[in-house]
Amino acid sequence: MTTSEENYLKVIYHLSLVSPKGVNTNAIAAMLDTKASSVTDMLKKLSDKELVSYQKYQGVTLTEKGFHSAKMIVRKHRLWEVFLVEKLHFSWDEVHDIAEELEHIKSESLINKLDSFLGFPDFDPHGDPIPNADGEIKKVTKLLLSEVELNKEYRCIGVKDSSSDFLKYLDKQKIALGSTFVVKEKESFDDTLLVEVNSKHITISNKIATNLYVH
Amino acid sequence: MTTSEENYLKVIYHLSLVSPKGVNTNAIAAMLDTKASSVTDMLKKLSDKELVSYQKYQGVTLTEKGFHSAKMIVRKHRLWEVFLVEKLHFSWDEVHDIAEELEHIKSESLINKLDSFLGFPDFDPHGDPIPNADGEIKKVTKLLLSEVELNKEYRCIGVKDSSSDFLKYLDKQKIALGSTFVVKEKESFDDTLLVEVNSKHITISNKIATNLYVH
DNA sequence: AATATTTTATTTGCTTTTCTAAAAATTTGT
DNA sequence: ACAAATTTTTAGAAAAGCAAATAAAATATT
Repeated sequence: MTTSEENYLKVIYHLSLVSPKGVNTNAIAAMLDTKASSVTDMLKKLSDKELVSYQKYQGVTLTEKGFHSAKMIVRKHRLWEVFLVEKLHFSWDEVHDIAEELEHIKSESLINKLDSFLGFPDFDPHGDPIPNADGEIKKVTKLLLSEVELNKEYRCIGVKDSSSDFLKYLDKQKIALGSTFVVKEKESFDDTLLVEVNSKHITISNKIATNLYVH
Repeated sequence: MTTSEENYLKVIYHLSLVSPKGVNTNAIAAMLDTKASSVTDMLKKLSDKELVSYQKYQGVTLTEKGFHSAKMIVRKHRLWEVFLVEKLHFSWDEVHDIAEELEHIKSESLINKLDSFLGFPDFDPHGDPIPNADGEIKKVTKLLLSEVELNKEYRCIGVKDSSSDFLKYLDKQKIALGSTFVVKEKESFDDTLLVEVNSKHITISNKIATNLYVH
């Protein structure tokens, strides 16, 4: 499979999770920063290879085979992200683009040895689950920080928004994967939270709280 | 720079070490398993980018800029090989093809952090020197095992032949980078050596001995 | 030394892959 | 049903490659 095909599959996979009955050509084009006409071309090619089922004008879905391939690409991407953050000490917001390249390295033994080297992690540094070698995905009930009960302890397991700005804000506040939160007070007027993080009290806006997953 | 351009540069670099006055089109084609006509095309392109100096029918040499780029590619390749062998426990003979892909990942901070993670190694698992971030290369006087004095201790620092068969033979004999050798006897008839390796005595043929670098 | 032959390198024309702009076709929303 | 939005088709671009024809250089022969 070419790098380009893999990128299409991965994007279709992510979009399928939101619109399982069929992914639009334009949505794919927007994600890949390309043109709808290019997408149509590629969909035909992927359809010929039986990785997607595609009828023109009707959107596209992954076949069983395509779904598995997509999960393997996601697996590689997320394992490399763990490597970059945990071993090479990159910060959250720097790893995506590099992992985007690394995910296309073609070697099954490489990725399985990397998995083992990293201790078979279940989640990546953004809190997203890492499919195992068989494509199975661990599910965890994720709560938004904005939804939790007062005075209970929660652990940060990921982010909803993974934009660079947001991740940089978190770094500045010393909030990382695994940070523990206890919400002490909730301001009913604007839903601002008073939160204890790393044994310090900080104020967290509703916008931030609706983008942090905890458990 | 594209992957293809990088591969050409790297091959020209390696061939330059042997024929510094100009590398042949056909030699490049043979190394890259492609056709001479494709090479001519690419040489024009690299020449336009001032990475090589090229006059038709006269062979090609690297410019200062091309030489530096080539060393950076070699640097990446060899650092990834160290990673694969030391951290992921691949064997000598398995790493080349994977490193061939990894060397094209474009991120300077990635490779410098990897270098640091690996402890700034000077040599790769085959004993070849790793250029540092400035392109400087550590030189070591390499001796062939066939040339050493009797009853002196030497350490294995690399191989001359890096074919899969030879590397597998070494694995079987438990000879690795860093193994210490003491040549006890040399059979004058066929130059077979009686060598103490890892405190065991083994017989090593002249063919093997002329492909092992020691120091 | 001059010519013929072989080897090496380049040019030409064409293929495949991915992408694009513009035109045409289809579906959707009101 | 018709305008708007979406999608596909068409025609053509750039990158990398190849086969066959041609050109230049190197080597052998007389």
